[in-house]
Amino acid sequence: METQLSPGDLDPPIRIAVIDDHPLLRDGIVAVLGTQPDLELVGTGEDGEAAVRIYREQRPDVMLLDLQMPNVDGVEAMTRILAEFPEARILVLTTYSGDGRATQAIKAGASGYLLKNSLRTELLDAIRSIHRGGTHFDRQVFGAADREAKRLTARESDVLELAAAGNSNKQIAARLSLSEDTVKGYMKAIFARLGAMDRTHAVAIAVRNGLIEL
Amino acid sequence: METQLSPGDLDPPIRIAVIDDHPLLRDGIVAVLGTQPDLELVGTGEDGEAAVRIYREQRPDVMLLDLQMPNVDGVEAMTRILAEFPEARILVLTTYSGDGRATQAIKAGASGYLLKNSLRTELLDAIRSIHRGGTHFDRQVFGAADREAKRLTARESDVLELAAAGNSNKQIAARLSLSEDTVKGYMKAIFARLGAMDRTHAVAIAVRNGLIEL
DNA sequence: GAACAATCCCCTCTTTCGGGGGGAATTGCC
DNA sequence: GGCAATTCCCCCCGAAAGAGGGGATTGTTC
Repeated sequence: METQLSPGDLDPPIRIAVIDDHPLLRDGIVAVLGTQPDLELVGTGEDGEAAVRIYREQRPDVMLLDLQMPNVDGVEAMTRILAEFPEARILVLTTYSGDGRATQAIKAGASGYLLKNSLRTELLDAIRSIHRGGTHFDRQVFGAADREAKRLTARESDVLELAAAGNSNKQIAARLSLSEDTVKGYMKAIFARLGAMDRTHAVAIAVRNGLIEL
Repeated sequence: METQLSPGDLDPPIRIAVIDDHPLLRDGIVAVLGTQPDLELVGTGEDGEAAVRIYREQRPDVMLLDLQMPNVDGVEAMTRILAEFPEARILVLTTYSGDGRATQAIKAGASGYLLKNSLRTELLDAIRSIHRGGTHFDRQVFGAADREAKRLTARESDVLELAAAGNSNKQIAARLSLSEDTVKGYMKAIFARLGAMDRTHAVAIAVRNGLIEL
């Protein structure tokens, strides 16, 4: 591949890796990328481990990374990659507009955030924007602006998960070896964080935001 | 080795329509179909209305249909199509292995059920199997076997959704113009159906089984 | 027309929840 | 060092929830 040939449109292609655990969706993205002459696919994978390995081997210009994956998840993989390659440019993909991990992903250093139900033009815009050194954060994900607060501490998650399983505060206290009052304290903190009316509402919000496992 | 007319294939291609609200996934499926000479794409759409319209216009041999879609959802679209074309062969796609609508879809007359994280070979097998008049039901979707019982009536869903939104029984009663006691009666029925300990547990179970919208 | 599911209503009783206060130890970070 | 966040604990109290009964009315299905 020659160098000095052209300005503008004959730049070297943007090298891209795609990590997602859904084969069909992965193929869809690959198909979209294939229609663009300025984009080159250099690797695909289906979990966080593959993401790290592929990044090391290929050093893609942009990595598309799903958040919800088996084994090593997206946030973890991204953290590892950025620790090793701080210049890495990662575009995070997710299914839910209210995914609680969005904030984590941003803090971990993602260059962009895109919903999976985006149009192909949005995907392409996001890739090129990020490659140019910009960012691309889907409005739907952060439009609400109150997403920041929707995060739970490990202990709060424990409490809320047990509540979701049908335990009373007393039972939760017994299970976690706490006093019932302490559990109540956590519940109060959870309501405040999530803006929930009661424990039932809190579980609904937490599930919608991917904060607890059912 | 070949018969008379067509330069290549013996049988006419299987005509397929793809309905899914995620453009990227849709493109992925289309891309997979494009690699198979015996399959022909005759239409795509992103909601239940489009599904019905495309079925009427194209009469595809097999329709791939997502369950969770805006406006008219998958089950509703399928019901309408099958009412008009009882011979229609529909392969239902879904994201979650525990989707409660799976049962509804089967009852409504789906010819097959497939998880979105299937491999492309599974998708192709399912399409061909269904076209031959067979069925294809992903084991992961129906493994649990106790899904049957996990169903709510329309009114129960209304009540539980309002509960999930943080409403008290009194508030739910006001919203639905019922007495508080009636709402309590529904809650009792919901607990019994779902095997839930309390309203919080019920919401968690209902969400996991795709019985309510958050 | 009997059986059934779904829908709706009413009562009492005890437990639980959640709001309102408060404090205190530990950690990490600037 | 200071300071914020996290984790943990305690009090009171009114309102809500849930368990236990009891019904009635529609439909549909067999």
